[in-house]
Amino acid sequence: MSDIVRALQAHMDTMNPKEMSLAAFIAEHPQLVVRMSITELAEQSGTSAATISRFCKGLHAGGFTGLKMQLATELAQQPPATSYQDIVAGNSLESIVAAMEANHLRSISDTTRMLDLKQLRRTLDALRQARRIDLYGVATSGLVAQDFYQKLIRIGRPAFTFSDPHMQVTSASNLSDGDVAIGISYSGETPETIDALRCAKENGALTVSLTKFGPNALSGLADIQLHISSLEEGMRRGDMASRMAQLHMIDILFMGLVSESFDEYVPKLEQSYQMVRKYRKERGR
Amino acid sequence: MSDIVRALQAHMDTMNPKEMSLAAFIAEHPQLVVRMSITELAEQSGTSAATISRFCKGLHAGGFTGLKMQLATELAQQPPATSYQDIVAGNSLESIVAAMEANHLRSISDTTRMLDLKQLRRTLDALRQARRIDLYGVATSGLVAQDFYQKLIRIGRPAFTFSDPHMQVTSASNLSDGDVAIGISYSGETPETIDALRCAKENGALTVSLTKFGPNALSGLADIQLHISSLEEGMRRGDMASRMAQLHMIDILFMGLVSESFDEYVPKLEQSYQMVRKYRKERGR
DNA sequence: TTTTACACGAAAATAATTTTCGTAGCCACA
DNA sequence: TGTGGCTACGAAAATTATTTTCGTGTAAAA
Repeated sequence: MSDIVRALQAHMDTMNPKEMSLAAFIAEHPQLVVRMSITELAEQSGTSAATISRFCKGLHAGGFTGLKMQLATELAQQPPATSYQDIVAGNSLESIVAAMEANHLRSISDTTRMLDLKQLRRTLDALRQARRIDLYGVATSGLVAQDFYQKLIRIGRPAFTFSDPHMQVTSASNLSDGDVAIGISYSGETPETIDALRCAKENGALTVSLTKFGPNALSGLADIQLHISSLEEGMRRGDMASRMAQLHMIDILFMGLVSESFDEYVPKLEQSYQMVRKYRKERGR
Repeated sequence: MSDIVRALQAHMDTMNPKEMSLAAFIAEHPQLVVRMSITELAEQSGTSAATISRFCKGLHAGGFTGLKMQLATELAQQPPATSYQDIVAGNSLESIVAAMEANHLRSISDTTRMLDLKQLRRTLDALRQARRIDLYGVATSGLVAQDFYQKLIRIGRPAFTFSDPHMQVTSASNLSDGDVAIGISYSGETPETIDALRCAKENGALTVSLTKFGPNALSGLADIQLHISSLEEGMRRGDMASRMAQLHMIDILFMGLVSESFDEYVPKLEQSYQMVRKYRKERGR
C-alpha cells in the first residue's frame, strides 16, 4: 500500500464527510485521479473544487497539483499491476515481446519479494557444509537442476544430477547424514522428484524443496522450503516464467555461496575458465 | 537513462535552437523541472512559456503538465535501474538478493529493448517452415539449447540438440536446404559452436546466431543474427544474466511460434501434458 | 429560540497553461 | 539591395486550472 493511501488513512479521524468520500475516491482510483483536473475530480467525487483544494492543504501535499504528482510517483513505483499474460492466438510480434518481458520481469521480482531469508540462510549453510549435493528435477526443472549442477562443479563442490528418474532414486539411496538433496518442481507434485527426495530424506540427507508458493507434496516433505512466485497458473504450459524464477533462485544461492567463501571459490571459478581455454589451445585452436 | 531523456534525444534532429537548450536543461535537471511552473522553467532555461508549451506538444507528452508527470514517474523508477553488480566478497544476503534481482531484471529489459523485430520475424518464418531444426551450444548455452529443444518437441517440431560437440557437427553435416540451425553462445566465440554452425551453413541450412550484441565470429557466420544485451562483461563468470537473456529470447521465439500457429500447436502442447499424466496413472500413481 | 461554529459550494481572484499574433531573422530569387 | 516566403520566437490574449473569499445552511451549544 502506498504512502499516500496511508497518509489518507492517518487523517481519517479528522476528516469531514465530504473529505472522507474524496479520500475514498482517491484511494480507489489513483490512476484516474492523476489524469484529472480539480474540477473533474470534484464532479466525479461529488464534491467541489474548493473542498478538494482545502483537503490537499491539510495533507501538506502542496496543493492539488502536488497531490497528483505524489500519486504519479507512487503509482510508478508499483508498476502497473500487469498480470501474467497467457499465450493467445495471432498476437502481433510487438505484443508478444511485451508480454514476455512483463511476465519474466514480474516473475523475478515477485519471487524476490516473497523470498524467505531465513530459509535461504539455512540452505546456504547446508550447501557449504554438504559432503555431497544431489539435485532432482525432470523436464524443465531438470534443466534448472543441471544449471545449478554446472555452477557447483565449477566451484569444486561435489554435485550430482540425473535426468533419468531411476538414476535419481539410485543416487538418493546412496546419500547419508551430512549430504544435501534439492528437489525442484514448479508444482511440487512431480512423482519422480518426490520419490527421489523422499528417498534422500529416508537415508538421512538434509532435504530442500524449490517449488511454487503454497502447500504441495514436495515442500511438505522437505526440511527447508524455497519458494518461487506461483502466478503462472493458467499459463499455457510454457513453464517459462516459472523457470526464470527457479533460475533466479539458483543464482541467488550460487552468488551467496561464492560471495561468502570468496577467496576459496573465485579462484576456482577463474581457473575453470582458464582450463577450458588452455586445453582448447593445446589442441591447436 | 530514462525514457524521456531517450525521447528527447530521438527528437534532437528536428529541434530548434531554443528547444535544444530546453531539452538540455530538462535532461540535466529533471528533478528541478518537476517542481517548476512553466514560467519558472522559461526563465531558468532562457526560453519562453510559449516555446515550452509548443515543445511539449511535439513530444506528445500531453502538455507541460503531462511532461512533468512523466518526469515524476520516471524519476520514481530510477532506483532499481542500478547497473550490473559483480559478485564481491562477504556481501550481506540482502544485498546479494537485491543485486541478483537488479541484474536479471536489467538483462531482460535491455535485451527486449535492443530486439530487432525484423530478424525475429525472419527467424520465426524459418522455424515454422523448417524441415528440421538443429540447436548448438555448450556449457550454459547448451542448457539454453536444451530448453528450446524441449519446447519444440512439445509442439511436435523436429528439433535436435547434442551436448557432445562431435555429435553437434555430425548432426550439422546431415542438414541441407530447408533446415534451420541455431548456434547459441554468449561470447559468440565458442569454437565448438562455431564449427557446428559453419558445418550447417556449408550444408545449405539457414543459420541463426544468438549471441551478445557486437561483432563476433558466430554472428558473422550466421544468416540471421539475434542479440542479447552485452552488459555482463566483467561479471565474475556467472553466465547468469546472459543465460536469463538467452532464455528470454527463446521464450519470445517459442511464444511467437505458438501464437502464430495457435490452432495447430496449442492442442499439441495440452496433449503433451495430458499424455505424461496418463501414462503415469496407468502405471498406478 | 438564539448563538456559535463550521462544512460546504458559488463565485471571485489568482495563477498556470495554451493559443494567437506580430516581429525579427534568414534564405532564395530577382 | 530588394522582395517574398518561411520559420523561430516571445508578448500578450485567451483559455483553463487552482485557490481564496464569502455567504448560506445546518447542527450543536447556550
